[in-house]
Amino acid sequence: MNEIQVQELKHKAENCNCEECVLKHLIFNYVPEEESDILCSVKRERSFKKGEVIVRQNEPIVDFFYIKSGIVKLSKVTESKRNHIITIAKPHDYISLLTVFHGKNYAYSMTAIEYTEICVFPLNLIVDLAMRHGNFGIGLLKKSSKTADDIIDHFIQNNSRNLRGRIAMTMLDFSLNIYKSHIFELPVSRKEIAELIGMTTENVIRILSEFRKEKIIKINGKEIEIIDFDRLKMISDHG
Amino acid sequence: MNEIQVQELKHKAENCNCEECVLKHLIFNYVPEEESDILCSVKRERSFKKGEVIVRQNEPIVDFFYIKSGIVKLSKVTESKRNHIITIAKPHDYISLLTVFHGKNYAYSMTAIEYTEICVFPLNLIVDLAMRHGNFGIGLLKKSSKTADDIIDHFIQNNSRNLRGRIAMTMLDFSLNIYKSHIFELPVSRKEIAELIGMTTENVIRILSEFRKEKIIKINGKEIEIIDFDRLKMISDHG
DNA sequence: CGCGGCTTTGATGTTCATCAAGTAAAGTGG
DNA sequence: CCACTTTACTTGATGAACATCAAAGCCGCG
Repeated sequence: MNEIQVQELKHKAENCNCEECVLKHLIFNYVPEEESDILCSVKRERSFKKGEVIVRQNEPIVDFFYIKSGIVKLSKVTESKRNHIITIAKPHDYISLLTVFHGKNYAYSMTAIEYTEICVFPLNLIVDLAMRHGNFGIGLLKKSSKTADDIIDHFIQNNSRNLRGRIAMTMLDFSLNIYKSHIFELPVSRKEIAELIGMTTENVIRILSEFRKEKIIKINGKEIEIIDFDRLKMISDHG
Repeated sequence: MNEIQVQELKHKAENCNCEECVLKHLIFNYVPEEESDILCSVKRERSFKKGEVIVRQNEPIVDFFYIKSGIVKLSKVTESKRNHIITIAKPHDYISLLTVFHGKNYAYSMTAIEYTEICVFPLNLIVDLAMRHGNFGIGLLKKSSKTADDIIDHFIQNNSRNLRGRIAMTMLDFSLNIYKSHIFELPVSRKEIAELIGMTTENVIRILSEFRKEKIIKINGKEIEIIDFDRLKMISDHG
């Protein structure tokens, strides 16, 4: 890279609105500023409407993704053609950490379930940076490890609950972790909830209706309002 | 570290029987020999009898483990006091990669389910090495990523099968991946199988008996012989 | 030898998936 | 913009899959 190109990149980097980006913070702490500026300037930003696919399972891995804003679902189709949602990720989650470092192809599809902005980096640049700055690699390792443990924990939590418990857990998750509000618009269909927690669509609907009749939540289409938080917590914690 | 100490360590390293160690190979490819020798010489080897606990959930993380020989179960107790087995690991699996880089305490218990030899390294030495040699960090990242994806995949596979399918899958797993033989000694109790694939002990027993009556397997206590491999595969793949 | 944990089988009831059928909502093409 | 199709949502009825409870035999261990 010649001097002029470097200057150009640095200029681009200055206009780079990445202040809130955890990835940049991660990099900043460990990598000399020149390098992180270059990374920042190489970055592409892409936006996706609700429902648009960001990457498709089995496509070759070329990019490293980072959610700047929005909500994304990570899903996988098994040989038996059933679709499974692995997790629902919010901004600053490192969902792309899951397969990118060991596989050739994406193991999961990523789909925007709300309007979503993604930062895209060529994966080899990220790897190269981690090679040359061990600190950064350790940072990625930590994030990756945390992401995986959270997903595993979710599976265990889910599997040890009956259907009412699962729905309660899911509603609490949306309320507390994703929207941080007792009233929110479900970004997913009933069918997708079923795919996330391993039950049938009919039963998702049935149990949401039960909760409505029991005055635990209010339902208005996709809008959910949690009325009896304690009750919901009790059902989630079991039983 | 003075010159004499380094010499001593190098000497120890030469007596270090790590030729088959994937970890060492991983390190060798990326780290100058002096360093890997030091690591090797710092290593402690410990052996565990069947049933002995290697590390306990919630204990503070100090060491990095590597299975040299034997079989180990990774398990976790939830708040509801139920025990869940996350995975069963064989030699050269990087099970300890799961939490060690982001948590303060072990998220899972590790228990030897056969006579097991473990190589133990101080975690901070591993981290230090990864800091200074990005390649090694990337290697860990790849292994960690693979381990997590495998576990996630196992959960999905498991959850999309009925009980007969789960038992069939588990028997095939022991046969093909762990013992590489159509006849083997189960290293786990029926109860532990139940904890691994999320069903009751009674049903594990019941379905194993069914398979016996249907002449798919022979059972002699803990000894399992697979007779009708194709049938078992069919049940696993569904039916 | 007796106690606790593991194994086994049977009986019973609950939970949940499946099937069916209908309404509502949302996209599609003329 | 309206008929048409498709997809999402909803409720009920039914049966199958599975957990739970109970009882008894077995084995290892102090």
